[in-house]
Amino acid sequence: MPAPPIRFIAHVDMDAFYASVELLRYPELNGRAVVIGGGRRHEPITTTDPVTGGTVRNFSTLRRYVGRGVITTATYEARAFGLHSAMGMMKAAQLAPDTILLPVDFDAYRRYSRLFKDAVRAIAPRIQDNGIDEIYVDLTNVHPEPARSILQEPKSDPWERAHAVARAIKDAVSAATGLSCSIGIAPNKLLAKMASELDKPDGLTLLRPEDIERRIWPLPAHKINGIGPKSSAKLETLGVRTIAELAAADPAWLVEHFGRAHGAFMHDAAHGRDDGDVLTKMEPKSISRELTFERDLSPRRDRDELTQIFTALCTGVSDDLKRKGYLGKTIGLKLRFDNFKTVTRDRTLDWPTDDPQVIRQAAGECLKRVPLDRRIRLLGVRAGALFAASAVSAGPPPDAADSTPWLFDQSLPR
DNA sequence: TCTGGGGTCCTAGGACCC
DNA sequence: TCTGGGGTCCTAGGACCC
Repeated sequence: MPAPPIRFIAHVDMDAFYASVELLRYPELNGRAVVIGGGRRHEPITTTDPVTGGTVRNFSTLRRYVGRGVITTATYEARAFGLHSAMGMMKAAQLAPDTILLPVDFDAYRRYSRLFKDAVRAIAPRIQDNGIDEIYVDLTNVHPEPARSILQEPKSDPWERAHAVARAIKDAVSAATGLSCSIGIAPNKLLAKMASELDKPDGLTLLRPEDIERRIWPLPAHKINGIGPKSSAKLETLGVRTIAELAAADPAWLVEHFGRAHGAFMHDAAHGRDDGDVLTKMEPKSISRELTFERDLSPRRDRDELTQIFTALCTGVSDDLKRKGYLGKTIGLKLRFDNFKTVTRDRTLDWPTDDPQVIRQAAGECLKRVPLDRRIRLLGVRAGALFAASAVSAGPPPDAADSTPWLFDQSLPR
């Protein structure tokens, strides 16, 4: 079999995305330690300066924060204090109480997300969404704008060509949003993602196969996308710290300790191998809503409040299904108790639905199968086994003999 | 000072079918 | 009578990602 031609994949990652969007709105916070997170109670309060008549904004700080929120994004100045995303804000307040706290504004981030993705798409149309603030871009057959000056030679080296396209992407993103991004270019998504991390923020990094040993192998194993805290802790107890050490490990030994898929993945990843395509369209697999309460609720004493929240979550899932045009055949319930133990229950229906009452009924059946002997901190409702609403008839036929929904187009995802 | 909300993928056992 | 083997679906839990 002939070797597949080399691909040029870019990973475009917006720098400190949520925080950077907020700084566009509040430029006076540039250079300050700022974190985004928590509820709506932390909007800055705008007043008028009695002397100058100018507008003065009063920002909340972490100092007086009380609650269960976590940081979603920290500016680089805040990161210097050890603050980072997913850190509890109570803990962050201990470390850096004077850090400015801003509430999340997902609508704004979604707007900027669309702007930056559209700007990239205009240059390179084959992009894969990877969350609100990052994408993979296939640059393999993308050429830079024709040279504007006769002094500029057309690029013959494909790496130089990809570099020029990435440069154009950075400029276009900046022009469209006023925000900076970091781009990594490599022969596959795995390496492109790692490359984009290497020179953050505002980086542009080429990672050729021959660079892997020098730039990737010295990194700790958890820098590989897919090796998280559990795997990296286990690797460490097995004497594997760096990606180089992981690459040197016997693949059979990795499979023995981490299972077939994960063990094989680790070995391939350490060698920079990944043949995953840039997926330009992806169907959702599940749609869910969940809520962590401000205080743990007792199943008995707070029954009414829990019931109300439960119903609202089901309505929310129903709304999301309808808005996105899907029906779910499996309804799931998620409970987290005060000791952080999490349980889930599923119920597969005979017919996919987006009806809030059907969802509520199915989730209620799931709830009956959970022993409620502790206080509850989180409740969640999920719809899985999604069908495109357009492909499923409006309801079960009255004499539905089996449980297979009628699909107008049987090729759609089940 | 306990740890958000929205997702994806994998594993493993049991049911059920051929 | 001592028991197979593959495939798919369902369920529960867990790791991981942004």
